[in-house]
Amino acid sequence: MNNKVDVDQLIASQLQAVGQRYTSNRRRLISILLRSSKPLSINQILDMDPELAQSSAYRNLTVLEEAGSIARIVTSADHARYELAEEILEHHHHIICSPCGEILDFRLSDNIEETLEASLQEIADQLGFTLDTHRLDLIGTCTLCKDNS
Amino acid sequence: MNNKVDVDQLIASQLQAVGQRYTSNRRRLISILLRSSKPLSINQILDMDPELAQSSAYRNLTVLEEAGSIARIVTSADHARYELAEEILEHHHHIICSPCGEILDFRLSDNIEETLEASLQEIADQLGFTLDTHRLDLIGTCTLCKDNS
DNA sequence: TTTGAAATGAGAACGGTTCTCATTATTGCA
DNA sequence: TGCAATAATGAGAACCGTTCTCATTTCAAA
Repeated sequence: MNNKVDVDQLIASQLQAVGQRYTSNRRRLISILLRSSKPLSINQILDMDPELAQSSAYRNLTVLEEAGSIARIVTSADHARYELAEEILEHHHHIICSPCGEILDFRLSDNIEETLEASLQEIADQLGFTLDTHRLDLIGTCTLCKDNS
Repeated sequence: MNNKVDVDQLIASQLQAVGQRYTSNRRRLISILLRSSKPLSINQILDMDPELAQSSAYRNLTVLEEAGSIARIVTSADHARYELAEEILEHHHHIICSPCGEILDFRLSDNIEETLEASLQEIADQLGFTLDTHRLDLIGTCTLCKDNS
């Protein structure tokens, strides 16, 4: 799934499944996210491709989110951030710098992840919830912000 | 920490530490959160005490958050939700119903929580982050929303 | 090509939250 | 107690990230 062609084909079919086209603006958004190793805010996205109109970018990010191609990450920081969906990036978690809002991805070891997931499923069952996914975020301060304080 | 007097004393000292008073409006907010078993949105809070002014409630919730007495939970739902800080409620996690935004608290078993925390600390160290806390959310659909769909 | 439907982009509108400021309450001090 | 000085309050305005509107452009199918 790290092959750009495969990603494009997957996203094309995800969009098709919800009756949407894989237009050039949407390709540009995906291309930006594909080039980034971390979730991006709308401003970071627009900076990386100044041709993109803000309103269209927001609309297309929403379309891509509804298609299941990207994920929107909402934190207490000003802007939401966007990254490729887990179907493309593999399941992972986020470490968030609260001073600057920066987000990095990380993965748990397989056995801890599996133990955790089994436990979470059990809890959801007890509470009568149907589980879609889970989200594990570390909140702290990155090296850069630590140095600047 | 389930004793109201103890909670009041803790919060009074938390507020004092940041140069704030424990006023009657702030007591009312704490009282509402103390009576609730789950995180509340601003509207739920105002409904529970119609004497509260919205602007003051927001301001005081911010003050209480800065004092470390309450936590603000930001999700993709419209409104943020508020609950007593972990220092009062004990460490816990959230299960979120994405259709309706409702949030319930749950706890992991001690040994899973400890294993997880050790692993997270290791990851933060590797990435050069100073860790404040972590956040584990389950995303799904509650019984009520399931029935209504 | 044509033609109908979808996508685009500029700017307006929306809405949750924060800010302003005149008024009210509280604290420290004589 | 009384009196500043300072903080809290509340109504409404402002803010700003995001969504919506609508006239224009692009696209897909035949």
